[in-house]
Amino acid sequence: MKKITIADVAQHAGVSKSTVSQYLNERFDYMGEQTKRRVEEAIKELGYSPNIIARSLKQKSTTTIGVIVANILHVFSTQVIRAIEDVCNEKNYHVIVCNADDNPVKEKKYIEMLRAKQVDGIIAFPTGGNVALYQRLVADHYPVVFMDRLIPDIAIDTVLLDNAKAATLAVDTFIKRGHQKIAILSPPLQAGVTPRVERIDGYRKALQKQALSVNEQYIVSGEIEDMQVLVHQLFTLPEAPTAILALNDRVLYELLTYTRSNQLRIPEDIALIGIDDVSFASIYSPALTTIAQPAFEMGEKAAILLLEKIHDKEHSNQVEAHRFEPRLIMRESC
Amino acid sequence: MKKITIADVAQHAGVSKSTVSQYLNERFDYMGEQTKRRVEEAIKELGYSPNIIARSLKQKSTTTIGVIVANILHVFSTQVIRAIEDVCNEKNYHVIVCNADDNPVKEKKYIEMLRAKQVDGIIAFPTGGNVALYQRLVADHYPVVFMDRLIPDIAIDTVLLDNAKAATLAVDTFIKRGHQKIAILSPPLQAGVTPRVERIDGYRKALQKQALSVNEQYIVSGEIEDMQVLVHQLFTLPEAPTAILALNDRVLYELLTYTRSNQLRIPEDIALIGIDDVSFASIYSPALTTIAQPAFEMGEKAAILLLEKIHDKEHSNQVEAHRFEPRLIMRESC
DNA sequence: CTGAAAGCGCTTACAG
DNA sequence: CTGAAAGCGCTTACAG
Repeated sequence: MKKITIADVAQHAGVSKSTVSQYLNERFDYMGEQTKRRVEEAIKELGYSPNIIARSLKQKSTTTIGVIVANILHVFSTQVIRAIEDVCNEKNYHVIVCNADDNPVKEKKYIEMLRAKQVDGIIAFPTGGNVALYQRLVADHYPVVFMDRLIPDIAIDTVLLDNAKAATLAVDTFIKRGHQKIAILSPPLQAGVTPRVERIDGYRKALQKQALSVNEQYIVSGEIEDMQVLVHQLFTLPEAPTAILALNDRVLYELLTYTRSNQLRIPEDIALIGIDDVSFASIYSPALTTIAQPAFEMGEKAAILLLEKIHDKEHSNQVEAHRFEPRLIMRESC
Repeated sequence: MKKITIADVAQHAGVSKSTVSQYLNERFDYMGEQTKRRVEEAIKELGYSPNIIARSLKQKSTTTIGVIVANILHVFSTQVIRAIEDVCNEKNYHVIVCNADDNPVKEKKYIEMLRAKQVDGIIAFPTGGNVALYQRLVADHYPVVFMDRLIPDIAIDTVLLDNAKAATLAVDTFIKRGHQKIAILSPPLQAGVTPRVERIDGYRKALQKQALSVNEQYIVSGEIEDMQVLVHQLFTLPEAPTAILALNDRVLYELLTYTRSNQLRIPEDIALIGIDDVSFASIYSPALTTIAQPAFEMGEKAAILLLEKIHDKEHSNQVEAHRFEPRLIMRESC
């Protein structure tokens, strides 16, 4: 089928392309009722729909944004994406989703491709591995907002959890329940990933505030594949902990795998709190006490911030870290 | 910052735009080594990156596809999207994701918007509510592949599970374990949604094949909100079932909520199999026997099919339903 | 081997 | 109130 264009519509309606374009853009101020009707009919009859690519070229806006997540398979990312899409669709923006897999090389490729495709802005969970590129983005006044991770010295707005608060919430809850020997389980720390660093930091501070000393042996982090042996070491310590804070859903999963295969009772043998309100928290036995991140609100905020930046590029109001409050969901595992 | 264009590069290198374009498109056949080098340098120095929108306008290809899912929050959709992206990125395609929420009005809007944005093709979990539009797509030879749901009389390739097989697998497993009173729990059936219809059908056939009569009271379907009372009715039947097949993850979740709050033991009081290998299947107590869909393979297939269609539009090889094999993952709940 | 020109499908001053 | 013309940033025959 031949694509029909604005020229076809113009001819069919017996007017010029300009007039059709005016119609499409709803500039009716000076348009005769007749002309209007004729154009309207021509569009109907031909089944015309404008080529947005052509419009984009002229207008320098694609009404499309890019979202780069670490991995769309993570529930948190999925929720954030959904929220972003909801606000974008509201404004007739589209979103291109990319998985950088925490790989700076992929991240770089995506950022460059997205810019080449002229997306109007980008929301990214930054890997942290492309500082020069990030700097370039701010130098270009390109609309960007980061999620989840703070990149030092880069002037880009970031939406993230109040991670210290999340850890504090957990520690305080454990203490209130009479626990003193509280451990924390985390994915690898080497990369300086904000949520991990801040949560462990928050954990330390929370213990100190309650006048408990922090036992370095209780702070365990490592690759997911090594989790089972790490957890085992933790439980076979001379003074094993009585409570464990799982830093995220992945780690919680490993922890439950361990308690299950070793028939540990929760919370009698070991009390547990997980950050991230996993889907099965309330049907697990016992139901799992968790700390939820307001993923939807966070995604929404990121989208709103980005659209604002897109609409007034110059107004580079000072950059901020937009913190969101974690929420304790008390169930039965502690 | 001023966007630099091919004209800037041409000027900087002292050649024409055509030559730069040739360079960009790697048509080096007749290009002098010198010219080549000069262009290369100019690009480096100016930090030029081509405007893909402009190219798209000319070439009538955006190297972007659209994916319309019911809801990105569903794990199956997420996995399918991830697989699609992996194959697309391989070929430097991008994917725009949309959530139609099972709403034909939204679906229509998205399909139209995506076409207006000139995406090269669409993969959709169709709502089924826009038959005229679907017909239009095939009439236009527009590249489309459907996922998960078969739409009657629409000549569009569809990738989906062998749903009958999934049900059969479950029923046969129950029977092998000595169950005769096997129920099936499903979301609403009214819409004629393929997976639900086919799974229930498969369930009936499987029972008949084993010379068991089907008890209509054992086939329960309804809205998620009503699930608790429906399940309760099922369990308080004069002859309550001893085994239940949960049609999907949502329904399984409701079922577990019920068994948990009524302290039913699994599998002693009630045996259970769920279609969809939920994330917590192996850490649940007891570990849940499930039937997994090969979501990644399915997404991959859909993407490959679509890209094929995009690359040779004319070859409208006959349409097919591409069925994938479900896989029984035997654990402890039956 | 390289350049001038036309064109992709729109939008937007500007003239009338 | 409407149209002719230029232009967005590319690509692509075609000429030389």
